Amino acid sequence: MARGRPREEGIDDAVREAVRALLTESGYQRCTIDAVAARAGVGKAAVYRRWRSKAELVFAAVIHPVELEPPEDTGSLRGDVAAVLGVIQSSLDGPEVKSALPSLLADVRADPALEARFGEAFLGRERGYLVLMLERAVVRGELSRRPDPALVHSILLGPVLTWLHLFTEKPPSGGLAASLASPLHAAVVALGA
Amino acid sequence: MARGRPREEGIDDAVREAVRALLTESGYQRCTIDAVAARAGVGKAAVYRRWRSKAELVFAAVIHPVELEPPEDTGSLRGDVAAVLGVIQSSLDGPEVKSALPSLLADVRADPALEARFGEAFLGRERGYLVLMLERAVVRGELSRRPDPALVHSILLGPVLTWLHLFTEKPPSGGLAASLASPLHAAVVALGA
Amino acid sequence: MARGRPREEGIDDAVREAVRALLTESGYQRCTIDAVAARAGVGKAAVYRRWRSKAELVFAAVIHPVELEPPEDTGSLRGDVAAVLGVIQSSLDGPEVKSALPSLLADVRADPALEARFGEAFLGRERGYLVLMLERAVVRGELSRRPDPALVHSILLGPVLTWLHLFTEKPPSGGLAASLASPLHAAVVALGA
Amino acid sequence: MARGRPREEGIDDAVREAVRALLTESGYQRCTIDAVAARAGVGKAAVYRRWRSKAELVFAAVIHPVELEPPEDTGSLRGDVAAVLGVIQSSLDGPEVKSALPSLLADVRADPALEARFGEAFLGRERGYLVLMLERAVVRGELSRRPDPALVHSILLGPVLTWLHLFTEKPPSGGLAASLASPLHAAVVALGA
DNA sequence: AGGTAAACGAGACGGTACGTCGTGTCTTGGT
DNA sequence: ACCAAGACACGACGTACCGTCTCGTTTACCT
Repeated sequence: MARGRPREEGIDDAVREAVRALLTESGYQRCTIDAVAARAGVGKAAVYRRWRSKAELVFAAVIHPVELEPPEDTGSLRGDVAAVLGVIQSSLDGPEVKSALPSLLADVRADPALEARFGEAFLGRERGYLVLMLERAVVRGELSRRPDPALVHSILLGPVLTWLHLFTEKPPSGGLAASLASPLHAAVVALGA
Repeated sequence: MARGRPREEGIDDAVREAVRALLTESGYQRCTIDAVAARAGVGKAAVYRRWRSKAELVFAAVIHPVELEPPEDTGSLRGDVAAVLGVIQSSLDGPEVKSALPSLLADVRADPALEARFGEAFLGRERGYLVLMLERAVVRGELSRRPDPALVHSILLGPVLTWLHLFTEKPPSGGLAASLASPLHAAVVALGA
Repeated sequence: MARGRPREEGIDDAVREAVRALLTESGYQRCTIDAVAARAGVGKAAVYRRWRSKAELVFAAVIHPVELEPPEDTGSLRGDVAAVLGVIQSSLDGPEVKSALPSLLADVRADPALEARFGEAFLGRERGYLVLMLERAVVRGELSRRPDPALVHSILLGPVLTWLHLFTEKPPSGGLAASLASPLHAAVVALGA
Repeated sequence: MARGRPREEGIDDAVREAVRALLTESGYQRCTIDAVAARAGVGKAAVYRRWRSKAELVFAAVIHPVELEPPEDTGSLRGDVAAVLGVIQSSLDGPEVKSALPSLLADVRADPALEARFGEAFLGRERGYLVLMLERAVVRGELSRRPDPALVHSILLGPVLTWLHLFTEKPPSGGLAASLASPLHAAVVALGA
């Protein structure tokens, strides 16, 4: 069983909340571990006891807690694609993610161990939903064969990610996910033909 | 007119080459300005005389020199899409770009002035080619109207970028650009219908 | 009266022994409270329940237990001075004292409360013996008046302390206390003339 | 010859002055490297470029600059002893030395390299003066043979050091060096008989 | 016998200083 | 005006230690 003084429960949340606040206010570079600890009313040691690096901390604070609830079966591949795009967009939008993602990805790439965890936690979950979506479409007869899920993943995730984090344009009228639904549905259909 | 000692010619190339070597060997974080200067046999001041920041330097060494020659008119939208995808992939592949891009994007995002220059130099040029491609397709009658170029841009660039810099999977057999040509052509057609 | 669980008897000694061992092996700086507790097989709280600070602990482990039994009346001031020097030397020699004393004095100086306790326990006891010694010498007629005990104290303690803890030379042949006995006896006589 | 930008001259003095001020105001523990650098208007790197550790820095700021000018030949051993005691006292008195010495000695003891430098710079210089003094006394016939200089050193330095840095009593009326001159002269005479 | 109070090992807590490193600027003497 | 070398201010990093605290458990004394 657990020996010694147990970790104080509030600290995990207080630190993650401090990270999100500082990301929004100051961006990734100014979001210092010292600043996070001070804002959370916590010692730096308590932070490093829980997360090994700034990248792990930000990952835990910004990416991990996002609940990607599996999109429902909408009854059609068209609807499923739209739903998945909505989930992807919602997981990449928001001020903290906007502030954190580019630098976070950079730090994640520099740490192989973290890269593996990130791939599983973030990409793997999404990938799973896509497989379900594609198999439903095959059963419905909308696709004659199941396309490579990774290719589909890049086709659905890529445009959203690119627009939100690389372009500076405003999202198209009608919303990004809605604007992408038709063309990307066509792309998936073409892949599964 | 130019006064004083002219800049030594070899330095620009020596520094860029040192950047590329260090990026490949050590990654962006370990690719220090001190290390670059030492490797190029050059003083730090000579580096900062040419580029204003590490991000500018890496941008100039890794992204800018890639020659994005305007894809020729292949005679069909299908062919043009494939050609553009090839150009995009070739500009994002290679060990130095792999090492540099995520951190470079992070630094670019942190500096609005650089962000503007980057957008123009990198994205703007690509965007221009897309506009030409789309207008040719309209003239040919393959599209009934010219879709939003930004949307097309995200659809063509996003999947390639995502696969090369976010996924850890190997590229699909047959090549990434080739695998994406059909579905993304369908997406563009759907947009312009 | 005493309520609750009584203190475990062995812990005091185990901790003091651990302190002495770590001082000898690693010096004062590396002699961490965590390390002491771990070595003694004891929790840190058990240490702090007994001693208020690291300085108090080291003081108790290294200085206090030295039994400074009042030097006997040897029948002459000359003999008494030699005896006192022997007691002083024995209380300042040994590997643990060598390791601990400079840092311990530094910590003691930083804590006025501890400084008072240290002065009383260490210096006061010695001072008492000196007063007795001097008064015997006055009675014997070896001194015509009793000199300032503090001055005598500095004259007898100072050279021993300096040699053992400031110099790096080996003690003089014949022993430090023996070599100092004659000159320091002369000094005391000169003071009391 | 010297390449690169030369060290800024004022920095050495500004840092040493900041150390002395902080030692007087706050003591050794609160005299942080960060605080020193901030007070001197200097970056921490500039400090570490000059001194390897806090102990080296304090040593350089407090002990080294003290000018121990060789005491003049007073014409008698009695006078020379008094003069040397005065020099010793003046080198150990003063607010910065009072604040720094115990902790400094502790840190010096923990670093063998520094211990050697300290021995040479501080003790060696004093020792040299003593040898001259003793040889003059032999020539004068005040001593029949030259005693061990180290023993004499401990007898003259020890009482002063002990009184100033171990005792809490006020110095004796008439001054510490003056009060010690007679008895310690007698001690030296006894040693050289 | 059962309750209570204090001690126990373990280890997390806030705070603080450390020494290192990277960035972008500046200052030499020399070309 | 340029060059190589390298010092500069600034500020974040991750580590370590101190002295305090909080767990769940154990051991005595006192009803």
